[in-house]
Amino acid sequence: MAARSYGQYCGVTTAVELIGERWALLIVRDLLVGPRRYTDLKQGLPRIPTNILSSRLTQLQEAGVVRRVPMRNCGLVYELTPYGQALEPIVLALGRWGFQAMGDPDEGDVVTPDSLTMALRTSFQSGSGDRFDIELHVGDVALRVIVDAGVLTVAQLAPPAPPVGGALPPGEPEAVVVAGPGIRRLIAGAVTPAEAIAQDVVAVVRGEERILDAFARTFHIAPIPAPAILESLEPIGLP
Amino acid sequence: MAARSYGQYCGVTTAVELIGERWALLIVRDLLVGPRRYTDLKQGLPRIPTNILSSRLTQLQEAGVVRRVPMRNCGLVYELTPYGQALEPIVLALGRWGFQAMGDPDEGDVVTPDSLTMALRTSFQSGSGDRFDIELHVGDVALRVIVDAGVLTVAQLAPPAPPVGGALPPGEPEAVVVAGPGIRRLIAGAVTPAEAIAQDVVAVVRGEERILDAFARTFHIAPIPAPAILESLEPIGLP
DNA sequence: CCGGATCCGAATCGATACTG
DNA sequence: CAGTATCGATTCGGATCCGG
Repeated sequence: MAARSYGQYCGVTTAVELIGERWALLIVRDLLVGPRRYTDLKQGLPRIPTNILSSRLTQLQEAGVVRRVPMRNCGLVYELTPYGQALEPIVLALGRWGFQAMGDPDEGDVVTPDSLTMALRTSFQSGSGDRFDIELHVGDVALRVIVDAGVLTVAQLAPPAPPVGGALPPGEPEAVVVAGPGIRRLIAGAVTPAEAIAQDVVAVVRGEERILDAFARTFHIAPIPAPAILESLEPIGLP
Repeated sequence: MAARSYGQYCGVTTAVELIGERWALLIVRDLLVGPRRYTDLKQGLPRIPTNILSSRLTQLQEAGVVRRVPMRNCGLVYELTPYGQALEPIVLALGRWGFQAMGDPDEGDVVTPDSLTMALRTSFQSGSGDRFDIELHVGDVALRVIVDAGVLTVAQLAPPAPPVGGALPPGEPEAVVVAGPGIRRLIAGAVTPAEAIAQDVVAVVRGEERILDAFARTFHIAPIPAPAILESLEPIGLP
């Protein structure tokens, strides 16, 4: 038994030993968007020390979560193995859970292309039946967000450079939406689309403002219900 | 922004800041079984330093995940808030995921009542339609495991002392099953119930051996499929 | 620029002892 | 029972450096 092991024969313990160390799950979060180079990961996690990134990538490889793939004439990329891909529903659920505890951003907090992409996946409701194609700006991040037939597609536009995220879909977006981090309140249902515009949480700088109705229906996180079960629960193991 | 913050405005980041520190999620795992006293938690996590347990409980309270409830004439218990309860599907999914990477136990690894209880919840397939009532022993841990009408009920029998986990169901179990940690192979489908008996992974010390068929159907974790999608994936963000 | 490796002070963790 | 206090061992964070 390793010195730093939790010392239990248990699936949760094993999982936490594989991906529970600091920064590890955030690396996985970014890799869930797509394969990334060492430098991409460093940019997507601005506060990670370079030795920690290096060390985590090694550990995640040993754990069978990540794989290192040399590219023809352009360096190498890290990508998730199928086992690592299986973390997607867990990371999305964690994002939904953490979202509920998110307040306003602290001074210096950033939004990255990968974190925003995963945030959209986190809050995506495929059943809304809506259909749209917009360009979404939050801070410096610009994404093309397309919802069609219950499928969400996100392409990263900037920064820094031209189209990232595969082939840019043809045509123009129906609307260009600029939001601050307060867009969180719209997704949480704390404001209606009309209120969000009035309060400058979101602005539709090109296209019809009604697009926000579809957006709010499609990206919505319902608050965790408070079942008040625990109030009446009798403690266990007491005489 | 706190010094140790990840510096991102993101749900996943927030979640990891709340429950990502060492030992935190294992405390949550045990509390998902039921309210626990400080000493219960310490016993359920034999390798946790007492100052870390103390510190985590404080942080989890500040995060709104855990609540401290004074009990009438018998100390106090920690229990999950509704927000903490919402972690249940995430912890179960993590347990399923980690299970796939679990090999044989290391020297000194233990199985605790709470970890085994959660492991059963992790692998429970409510759709199997089976119905049974057994006493399950793994190492020192003894549980009464009842499956009926698609509902799993687990009561902790020992150790250390008499009935824990609410009122002990009346009547006798249909079977008493004694297993080693190798029961994992049965749950993973690596052995059939008959093979599990032959290989001494599991013994039915009282009752019919066929009960293991129902057990194996009811507690089964299918391996993560390897879609081999990633093999052909083109890296993103490269010219 | 890419993909790290090295070094060092700061913060956290782990083990043990001790207390109301 | 429910924790504090202390202190050495590890890990983390920040900066710098280096070969391609």
